[in-house]
Amino acid sequence: MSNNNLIKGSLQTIILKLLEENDKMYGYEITQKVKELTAGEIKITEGALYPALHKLEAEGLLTTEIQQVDNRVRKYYSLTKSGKKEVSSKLAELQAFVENMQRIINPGLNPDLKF
Amino acid sequence: MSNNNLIKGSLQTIILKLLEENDKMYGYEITQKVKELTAGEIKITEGALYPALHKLEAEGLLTTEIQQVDNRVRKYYSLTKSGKKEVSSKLAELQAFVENMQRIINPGLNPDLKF
DNA sequence: ATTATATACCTAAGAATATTAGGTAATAAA
DNA sequence: TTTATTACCTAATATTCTTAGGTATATAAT
Repeated sequence: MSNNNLIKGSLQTIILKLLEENDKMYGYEITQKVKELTAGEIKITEGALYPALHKLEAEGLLTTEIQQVDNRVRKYYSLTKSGKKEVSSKLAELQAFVENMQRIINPGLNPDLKF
Repeated sequence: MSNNNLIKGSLQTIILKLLEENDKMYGYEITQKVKELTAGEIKITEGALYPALHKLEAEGLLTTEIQQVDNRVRKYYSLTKSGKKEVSSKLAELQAFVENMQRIINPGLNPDLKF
């Protein structure tokens, strides 16, 4: 990623969630989508993204399919069945994390907060 | 930390914020406070905590003072002047992180969300 | 014509941060 | 007397990231 050094561990969540919504994406597309959605605040570096994609594929959460566009190769990723299950799990973890940080930082406030 | 694998990078923020509220804490106390505030969901491991405290001290954000309680030694940490400044900076980073994750996960929703 | 920017994939070295698994030592409870 | 709690610590390993490269095509700018 970049700049924001809090984001360790959330890259997988981002990838899985985007693929849930978009069905089929290639690496470069993911970096652009995240930049767009966060107004340039989060820039996923390729040195983080590609190893993460390869790991998720190796774990059986993603499958790939190569497409030829003009003379360029695109590697499209999509969720497997277990990948789809993992999305909700990761989102629940993220929500729990945020709620716990709220409890630590604003003790006695914000009883609920949803993604 | 423990269990929740999203929390990479937030330990410093937790430490600094707790010291802002409590003025003076020792390591073990911090682990217990976090466990209490999060109903046992976040357990800070000592292997993460002590190196983090030492690093913050080396960076000049914390100072220490040893106290003898019974026959035991307690090492109290408190914020330095630059440590106090760093608290708001870390909290702003955390808020930005959460807002950006909201934008990615709930595009078009939740325009604001405060800590 | 050439250089820079964008698209599109990738890896390797190093830093940062965490987990796991120890060690030391006192006190208090079973 | 053994276990649990308090209280500090470190070292090996794992994970995840940044930084800094490399390859290659297409397109826009000088």
